[in-house]
This record gives sequence, C-alpha cells and structure tokens, in this order.
Amino acid sequence: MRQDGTRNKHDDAARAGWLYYVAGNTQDEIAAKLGVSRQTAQRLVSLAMSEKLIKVRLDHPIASCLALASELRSRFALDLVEVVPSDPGNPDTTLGVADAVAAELERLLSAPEPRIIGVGTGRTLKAAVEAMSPIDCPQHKIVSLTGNIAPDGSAAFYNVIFSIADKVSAPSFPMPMPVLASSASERELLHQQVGIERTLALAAQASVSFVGIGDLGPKAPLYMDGFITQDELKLAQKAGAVGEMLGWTFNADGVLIQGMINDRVASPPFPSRETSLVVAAAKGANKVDAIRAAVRRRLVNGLITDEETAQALLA
Amino acid sequence: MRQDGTRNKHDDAARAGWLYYVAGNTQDEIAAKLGVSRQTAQRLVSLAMSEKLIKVRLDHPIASCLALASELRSRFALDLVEVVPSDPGNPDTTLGVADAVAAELERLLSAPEPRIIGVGTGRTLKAAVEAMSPIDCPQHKIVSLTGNIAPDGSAAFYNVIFSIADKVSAPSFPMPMPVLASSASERELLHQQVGIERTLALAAQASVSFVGIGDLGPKAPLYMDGFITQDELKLAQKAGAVGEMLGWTFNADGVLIQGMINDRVASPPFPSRETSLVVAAAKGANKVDAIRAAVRRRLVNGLITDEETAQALLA
DNA sequence: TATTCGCATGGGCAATTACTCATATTGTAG
DNA sequence: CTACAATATGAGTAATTGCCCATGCGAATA
Repeated sequence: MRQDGTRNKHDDAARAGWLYYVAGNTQDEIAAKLGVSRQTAQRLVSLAMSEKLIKVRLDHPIASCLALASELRSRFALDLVEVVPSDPGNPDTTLGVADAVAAELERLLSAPEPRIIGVGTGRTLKAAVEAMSPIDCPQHKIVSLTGNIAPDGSAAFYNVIFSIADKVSAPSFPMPMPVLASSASERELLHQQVGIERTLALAAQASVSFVGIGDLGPKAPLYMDGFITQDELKLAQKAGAVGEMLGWTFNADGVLIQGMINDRVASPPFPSRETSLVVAAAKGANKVDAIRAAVRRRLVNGLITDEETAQALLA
Repeated sequence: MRQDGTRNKHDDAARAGWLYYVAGNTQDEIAAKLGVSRQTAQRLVSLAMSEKLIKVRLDHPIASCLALASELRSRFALDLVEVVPSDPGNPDTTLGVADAVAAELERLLSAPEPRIIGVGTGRTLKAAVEAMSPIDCPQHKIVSLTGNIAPDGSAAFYNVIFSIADKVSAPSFPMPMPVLASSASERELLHQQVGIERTLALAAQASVSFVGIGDLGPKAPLYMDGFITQDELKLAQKAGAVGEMLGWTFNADGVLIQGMINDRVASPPFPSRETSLVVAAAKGANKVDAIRAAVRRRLVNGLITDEETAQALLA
C-alpha cells in the first residue's frame, strides 16, 4: 500500500517535474493537467527536484574551469582532472564535485568492457553515489578499499560500497573488517582470513579507484567519526600528518607517516598509480594541503575538485 | 571581439545556470556572487536555459510510460521502444521525443566501437540533433538516407545531416541529389553516379538508422515543403497512402504504394530490419495511422514516441 | 564631430512560486 | 469503535522571478 502510494507519488512528481522543467509549463497548468491543486503541483515539482527525479547538468565548458584543469594536469602530471564551478559562500557542500564523480562513475559503468572498480569512503563519495542513476552492469566488479566496521562495531556510516550496491546491479565486495585494526598484528591476522584475502586480491586488481581525502585538522573526519582519539590525532599532527586517504595518513610531502595510525590501517595497500587510475575527489580550503601533498607525491593520478580548491592548489 | 564577448557571456550564463539549478541559489545571490545586477543574473539564467547550456533530463521511469513501452514492444515485436510523457494541451511540440532521440544518439555515438549510422529527415530529427551535445567521435560514420536538394534546387531545410555534422565531429555523408527525382529513369541515372553510388553503398551498411514519419493528410510535410503537388498528394491518398518515411509512401498495411511517387524516390532502399536497427521517431494524432502501419509491417523495428501516441497505437 | 543604431542595464510591477500554518483525511493501534 | 499519529490538503502570505520600458553607453557611419 505505502509502496504503491509512494510509487504513484513519484510517478506524478516525475510527470510534474517533466512538465515544469522540460515542457516549461507553469505550476497552474500542471495542476490543471494532472487534476490536482496548484499547491500540490508545487509540492510535486519540488519533490521531483529533491528526490533527484529530475537531473540537471551543466553542459558547457566554463573557460576558467577548463584552464584550471589543464594547468593542474600538467603541473602535477595527472591523468584525469575535472574542475567544477564553486559556489562562493557555500564552501561546504560537496555538490558539484559529487555530481562530477557520479558522472564519471556512470560513464565507467556504462562501458561494456568488464572492469574492477575500487571505492574508498567519505562524504563526497557517498554523495556521489547517491547522485547516480541506477544502472545495470553485471560485467563490472566493485570492491571496497577500506574496512566497513566502525570502532563501535556498527557499520561505518560513510562506507559507500553498500550504497553503490543499492544503486547499481554489479557484484560488489565489501571488506568485512574494521577500518583500523587494534594493532599491527591484528591487521596481519585479519588480512590472512580467507574471505578478506580474496577481497584484498581483488582490490589489488582494480583498474580505476575513487578515494576521498580527509584533512587532519581539528575536525579531521577520522577523529570526528571516532576512528582515532584526540590524542592520536594530536600525535599524528605532531608527526606532520596533513591528510589521509583510505585511512593512510601522510605528511605535506605526501609521504606516509611511519608507525602510529598507519601501523593499524586495515585497508589494502594504496592502489598502484603505475598500473591503474586512482582518482581523488575532494574540495575545500581545509583539504588543500592534503590534496596538494597527494598530487605532488603522485599518491593519486586523478583529481576531481572545484574551482576555488584548484586555484588554491596552483597558488 | 564578438567572439570573446559571446564566450564570456556564455561562460557567465553557464555559471549562473549552475548556481541556480545545481547549487540552488536565488537570482539575488547569483547577482551578488557574479557582481552583476539581479536583472542581469535573471537574464543569464534564462540564457543558460534557452541556449541549452543547462540540460534537464527526467530520470525516473514513469510507470505508465514504461508499461506502454513494453506493451508496444511485445505487440509489434519491436527491438527498441521509448515512450516519453506527453504534454497534454501542447500536442505539436516535438519536445520530449526529440530529447529522447538525442539521448539515444548520444549514447550510440559515445560508444567506442565504430558504427555506421543512417539518418533521415524531418522536424523531429532536426530538433533531436539540435538538442544534442557536441561530441567528438571520429570512429563513427553518419550517412544521410535521403537526398538533400529541395525541388527549387536549394538545400532541403529539414535535412539533418548537416546539422549533425555541425554538432559532432564524425565523418558525415550527405546524398547530393534531389529527394524526389523527376522520373524513374532519372533516379537510375542518379544512382549510377560514382559519388552517390558510394554513399548508397555506405547507407546499406548502416547498423542503426533514425527516420521520421510523415503523414499524408492535407498537411503532409511532403506537400507542405513542396516536394509533391497537391494533385500528387490526392492521388497518393486515393491509392491508400497514409504515411511516408524517407519519401517512401505506404498504405495502412505498411505496404509501399506501387508506382506514382515511389517510382521517383531517390532515397536508397529502406534499411534492412533483419540486419540493422531502424528507429522511427514520431508522435501526434495525425501520424498514428502512419506509425501503426510502419510498426505492423515492421518497416521499422524501433520506435520513439510519446504517451498519447502510444495509447492511440494500442487502442 | 555629430548622429544613429544596437544593445546592455536597472527600476518597477505583475506573475509566479515557495513557505507557514491550520484543518482534514487516512491509516493504525488499542 | 475510538483515539492517535502521520500525512495530505488548502488558504493565505512572503519571497522570488519574469517582463516591459526608459535610460545610457559604445560602436559604426555619415
């Protein structure tokens, strides 16, 4: 019943959205055509937007974004760079970057040749996956590049492998283990488990990976989400850590911090930039140092970011 | 100068459109962010829409459209069916159908395997091509399935091969000859010309073709555009002709009319439905009979139409 | 240099859209 | 059957948007 109700509502919303955005009707006309009140029509249109039934994409290469992209590409010898416009004044939404990642993922997944695609975690990737259209692509495999167990034992919220599995019908492979092991030796044990070993092997074969970048400032996601304590964060900062990808912390030169957190990162080794494409999706002033470090040391060979961040990286 | 001015304007328009539709800013905010007046911001946003810098697409399978599509598919054994929502009250715009054709074309053209794609003529196809994004795909070949010379010797306006060539950078092959020859024998002569013979051979190899369908009522496009006289139209109607594709007139059973106009159609033979996909793009009450004839006799094996037309076809 | 033309700009106003809140309806549990 | 909760609806209102017009700026032309 509720199923049906929702479906019909979404149908109507889609129809209303189509009439509004594509056919250019006013909400009064839509109300008349659908036989509802104007307010209801308005709600349907707004629902079509908020539920992403209607997708809007910018189809024009904004010159300055293109210029920034090509400068980033040559400066850091990157293989894939995408720069989306910024929304000055709303510096914290992942909006544009997520959309761009979604588009890239859709492009990849709609290709016929089978691929193994690695995905990390984070708000940006999560938002990207949510912006994707459902797609049927059993030829590909999607493998998580991090554990999916939060410190309290629950499923880590920003792990995106499950969101992807909901959205696209491709075989997907979570890493059934914590993000951080309690010690280096526990990590070894975990990695020797048969199921995990197999998934790790699969991850190593990924030809494209998407990862988020976390900063290690006072609001480091690793700390905010409870993966590390404040003391551990302080120690890492003292050791020069500026950012983190897949849990691996690194300093301003893009060199992995020795010991400490990195001894316990349960993720597979960082994917190869010689044999595969590793795309970082990140934006924001607080991440600039981390992103710069990652691209300078070529921890990644692809970057999707926004205009402001691109400018800061090149400054 | 104008080049630069326009480019910057389009840049600004794209940016404004992005801020408006993607980031959800109001026009006041956009005005502030771009440093222009609110009115200018409004103009930029509206420009972004009218210039199609911002593309909107419906990303939700409206149940009734899906149902109609699958019923059409099974009833007429079609290989490709797409049904888009109708805009009740605006029955004459090619809007939705053209967008759907554009999406299908973009999908085809962005595939890596080389293809030969045939295109017919007509308002719907023309609108579809105009709705496409520019795309670089030198691997494909696009070949016109009709002549491109109007009766008065000028370029036939609704020939779309040139529009396509403007839009996508793929080798394209017009048919440098009239749509209708003056006689059957002139047609033979035309078809033996070296340049044309080669293009005809190419057309025969098309693996996908898109064609419009014209009705043969009192406002038959073939007549309105001056390709045939009113007497010829009347004669064709008397002979039972209900529609026309690529100039080939056919009756309600989808059987080509013997003699008359069809003796003079300069187009290559109708593409094979055994070895290739032939998609008709058409909608409208006045075309229902023609479309039904075409799908019943399998003159086409693909159809892109709208809800109302689909309902009429199934009635 | 003066004139005219084209076009961009911003004010003002009408139309349209978004939101808030009170009320009605539907479904659900006791 | 009643009460409750959740949700949907409609009226009223504030905010936003679209359009027309008067004004001004700059370029082309005489």
